[in-house]
Order: sequence, then structure tokens, then C-alpha cells
Amino acid sequence: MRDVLDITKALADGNRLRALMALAGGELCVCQIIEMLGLAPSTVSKHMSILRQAGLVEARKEGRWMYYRLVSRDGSKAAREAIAWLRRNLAASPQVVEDAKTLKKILCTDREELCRKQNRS
Amino acid sequence: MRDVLDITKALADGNRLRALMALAGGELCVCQIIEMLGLAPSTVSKHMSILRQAGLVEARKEGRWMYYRLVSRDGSKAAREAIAWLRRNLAASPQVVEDAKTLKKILCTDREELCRKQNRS
DNA sequence: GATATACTTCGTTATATGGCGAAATATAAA
DNA sequence: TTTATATTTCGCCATATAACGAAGTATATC
Repeated sequence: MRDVLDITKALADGNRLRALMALAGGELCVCQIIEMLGLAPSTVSKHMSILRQAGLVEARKEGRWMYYRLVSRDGSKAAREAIAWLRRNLAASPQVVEDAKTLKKILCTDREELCRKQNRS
Repeated sequence: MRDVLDITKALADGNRLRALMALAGGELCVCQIIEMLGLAPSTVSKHMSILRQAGLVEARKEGRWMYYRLVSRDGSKAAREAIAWLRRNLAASPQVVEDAKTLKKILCTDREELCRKQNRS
């Protein structure tokens, strides 16, 4: 029950759902998620750690950058199914569609410039 | 997104998960759910209204008694899938197994006696 | 109609959660 | 080794949520 509850609690926040749907397009750097959500770095970091704790995302560190991706084969059945459910039922959401557009632009932006901007504010 | 979030928020509470799993065995009267969860009637009523708002359960009033059941065909796809996910991933949970046993006893108890006891405390 | 009963709504309280900025950590660059 | 940078952890505040009991509502019984 704890594992299922960890998943449902992790999914019970709009910004975390947006982050997960963004990751459905592939692995992302934290700074890119920060930019897409428009939240403070510390806030997004906390969100990602909650998703990670629930077993919904995996992380990979490369130098100073941290990349997150949806769990796949190595994730729990419950987590993989939850992600599949999200993708089926959230793909058409206006917010998610808009986020995908925003993300497209963000991915064209230089990553270092992105981080510098986030650092300033 | 709102509809999905309503569902995930509704599922983000252990007592509500227990109630849903109890309903997997079939329709129940509120007083039976109250007894199983060991919570105040007002608390359980609130939980059930949250599950109902999320489209996860349906209600039926019969005299003074209110019956709740899981949504089936007439529920949203997201809700039906969420319930199926729960049943797959929670059926083996010790808490749920124990609740099923408790519920079996409760179903043998006279319902009026049940309600009277709840009224007193 | 009056009373009892089953449940819900309301008001309150304690705890959980989401948000931020500052400080800490870890890694790269100078 | 010092400095810059990307992310996380920590401490704080505001809001959301779960719990209760009291009061309200609706229905059955006297």
C-alpha cells in the first residue's frame, strides 16, 4: 500500500504531472524543467525528488547537470502502469499541449544561457 | 488535466484507497465503511464525497441509507482505468487483505446495530 | 406532528504540502 | 586553489487537507 500511495501522492500535484508529461518526450535537464514550469529551482528540485522517491522517474548526473527521465523496464509495474495511464489520459490536455510547445522552444535555447538566467532571478 | 488531477488527489489518501478497495467487493452502506475504517461518520462522508467528485464512485440513496459503489461503464475512462490499476496493484496489500476480513464480519453484523453504535460514540 | 435515525455540512484544529530564498554541495573552469 | 555554476537541502511562510464534534437535513417510525 505504501508504494501505491507514494505514487498517487506524487501524482497529486499539477506541476508534477506537467513535469512527467514533459519527460514523456524524453530525458530532460533540470534547468529545462525549471524553465518550462516557471518555478524556483529549489521547488522543482523538490518535485523531482518526490517523483523519484515514488519510482516514477530516474536520474542521471552528467557533470554539473542532472537529467531526469521516466522509468521504463526497471521501474515497478505500478509505476510503469501509472505513467502509461497518465500518457493516455493527459496527452490531449491543453496545458500539456502548450507545455510541449514551450518545451520545443526551450530545447532550442542554449542550456548554459538558461541556467544563467535562472541563477540571476 | 483537472479531471485527472481530481482523480490523483482523490487517490492520494490511504483511507480513501481502503474505501475503494472495500467497494471492489461490491456496493456498501456508509455505516459499513465507517466501521471498517474506524473513523468518525463526518470524516468518512467527506472522503466519499471526494471520491464521488472525482468520478470514482457512484451513490444510491435508499431510505435513510446511502450506498456507494465503484463506477463502471458510465464512469470516465480515466476513472475506470484508475480503479483497475488500483485493483491490480493493491489487492495483495496486507492492509487491504485485513480490511476484507474485517468487512466480512461487518457484513454479518446487523446494520441497524452498527449505526446505533456509531451514533453513540 | 413529534421523535429517532443515517448521513452530510459546517466550523475548528493540527498537520502536510507547495512555494520561495539562502546556504550547502558538487563539479567544472580559470 | 580559487571561482563560477547547477542542483539540492534547509528554514520559513502560506495554504490545503484530514480529523473531529456539533448542528443541519432527510427519511422513517411512533
